[in-house]
Amino acid sequence: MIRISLRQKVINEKQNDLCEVFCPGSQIEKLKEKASEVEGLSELFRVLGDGTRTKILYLLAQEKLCVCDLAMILEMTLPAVSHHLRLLKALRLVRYQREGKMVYYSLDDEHILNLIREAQEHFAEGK
Amino acid sequence: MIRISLRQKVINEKQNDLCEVFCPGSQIEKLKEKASEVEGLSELFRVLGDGTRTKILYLLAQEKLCVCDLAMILEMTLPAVSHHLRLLKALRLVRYQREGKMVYYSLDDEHILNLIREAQEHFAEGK
DNA sequence: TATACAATTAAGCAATTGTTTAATCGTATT
DNA sequence: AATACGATTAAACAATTGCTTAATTGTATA
Repeated sequence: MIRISLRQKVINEKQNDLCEVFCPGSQIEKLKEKASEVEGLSELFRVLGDGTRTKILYLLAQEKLCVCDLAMILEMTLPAVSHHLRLLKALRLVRYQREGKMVYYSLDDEHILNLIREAQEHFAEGK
Repeated sequence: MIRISLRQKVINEKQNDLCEVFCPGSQIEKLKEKASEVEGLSELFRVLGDGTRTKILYLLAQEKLCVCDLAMILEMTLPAVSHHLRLLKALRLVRYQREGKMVYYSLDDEHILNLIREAQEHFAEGK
């Protein structure tokens, strides 16, 4: 709630369909800065926003698995799993090591588990 | 890594394009159960997977704001913001109260802030 | 060296998502 | 009662996402 302290009408040229509340411009600016603090975070959340990827990360937190194992557990095709792993690799969330014909993946970030636990607590509270 | 303990070939009728590794079926089942533990979590992460929504939640953690305020701060149209709030409302992440013509929104879940902080730590480590 | 197989990549597709504009609803003010 | 305005809803659209099939790469084995 941005309260009226200065009676300075905000003239928003670009979007003139906004409300006509009098706001001190500095407040807006301050909150714009605040908002920018979480700018890049959604990239990480977006990765976890897919059920398959959350499962993959959770499984890799238990033990290292090859693409084939994951495909079997998740009941998906290899290319589909590989596609997700590619994304997780790009974000440095998993690491991989080739062993012969197989490629084994494992978790490369402990924060992920904390995030998952925190989300579980959210649901545990009957929300 | 699902190691070979029993030499029992897994016959996967549905997906016969998987690898031909010998796995004990019980292992697969155990990990399938594990994976199901995080089944519903991605719904919450998906919400945070959008930059606008993360910002909204973070802003509402600071102070309560009306839709108009949010639109100004985020430099978006009212319907766009309203649309996101509708989603957040449905998931009980924000609460709202009407005050005259304005509707003020505020955060309704402290876990969200923990999730955001945890994500910030992830990036703080130079990942 | 030829074959087999795990994994990846490429191309195409259906489904979903976020935004826009326009119309409608709800409350306050004149 | 009529008007104004903040907020919501509806419909339409462009962009993105996740999956599929097919082709390719890399490694081991016969």
